[in-house]
Amino acid sequence: MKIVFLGTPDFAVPTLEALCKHHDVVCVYCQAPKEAGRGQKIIKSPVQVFAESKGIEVRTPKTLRTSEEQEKFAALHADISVVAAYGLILPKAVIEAFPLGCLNVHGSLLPRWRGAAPIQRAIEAGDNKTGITIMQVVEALDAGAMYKKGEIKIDENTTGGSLHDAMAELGAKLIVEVLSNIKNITPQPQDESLVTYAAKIDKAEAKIDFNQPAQVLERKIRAFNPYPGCYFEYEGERFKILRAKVAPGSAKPGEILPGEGLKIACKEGALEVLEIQRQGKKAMPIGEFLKGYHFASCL
RNA sequence: CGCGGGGUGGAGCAGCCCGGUAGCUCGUCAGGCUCAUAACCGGGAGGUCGUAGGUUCAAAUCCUGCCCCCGCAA
Repeated sequence: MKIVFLGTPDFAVPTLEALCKHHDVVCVYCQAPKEAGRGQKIIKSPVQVFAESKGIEVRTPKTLRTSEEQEKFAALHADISVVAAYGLILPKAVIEAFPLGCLNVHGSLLPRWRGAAPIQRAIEAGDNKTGITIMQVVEALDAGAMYKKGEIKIDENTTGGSLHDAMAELGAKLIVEVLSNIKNITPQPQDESLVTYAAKIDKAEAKIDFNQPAQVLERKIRAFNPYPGCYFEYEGERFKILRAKVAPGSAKPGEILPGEGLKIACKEGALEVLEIQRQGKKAMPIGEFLKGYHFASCL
């Protein structure tokens, strides 16, 4: 099939790669290169880098709302378009430009977790499974009928990063399966009564409040690892907690419990820090960190 | 030219501002204590202080270039 792909970050690359292997990707749309990282250098998106390495035409319009862009899109005369974490809302004219419409690779088991940050929100909420949904793109956000789902378990070792990577691979696999058989699949509508929304991650959420239960914090730490990373402040510095586990113990929230390692009292239970990163330093296991740094008895 | 922190025995850090004896916690080696120990005591080995220059009687420390790591912001 002739396919137009729309996607931008790492998450979208395995899908694009799989499409290239099985189909004819005629054009790739992604977000324009922008200033990013230390030094604010102009960085191309992972999708753009990959597409260019394959010699595929890349387009990076700022919006698809103009009739000019929509005409250029339609002129590609593909069979279908596939979108994965593109970053722009698609207008109707784009969604319906090709005979088979437009498919989306979404990182949750819809209708749960529509929206921007489904991967992290599933972990944070304590879900024991999540997955990928291949669905039709419609004008309403993530509301289209579903072609196929694939589940992924969430356990106590699942982090935002590990789940993201697993999702990206599963998404690539499922989109190929759906495309190979699309004319025989009747997409199922979403049950609107079960809809939840995954709000975009706000960095203010990353600051740890020890007045919350340890279990809630532990999940958030896992969900936000590696990005943006949960942290607390101590003596004007940020300390990211990259891994932690819930430990027994009770004290005033923020107090450090006596004993080996670093256990911080929360509203309910305590958080035993396993991996930490001081501002400007590398991440390290708590044991190594404590050889060179000592906290007072309370944060 | 977005802002900022850092590179010191095997690990993690202090020392740098105010140049002059290489420090701390841990590990490691052998020893001591102990019924015993990852506990305790005293001791030893192990470092071109990222790198290349400069200033100086003297540089981990001050100045400059370069390499590498990281936080913020995006």
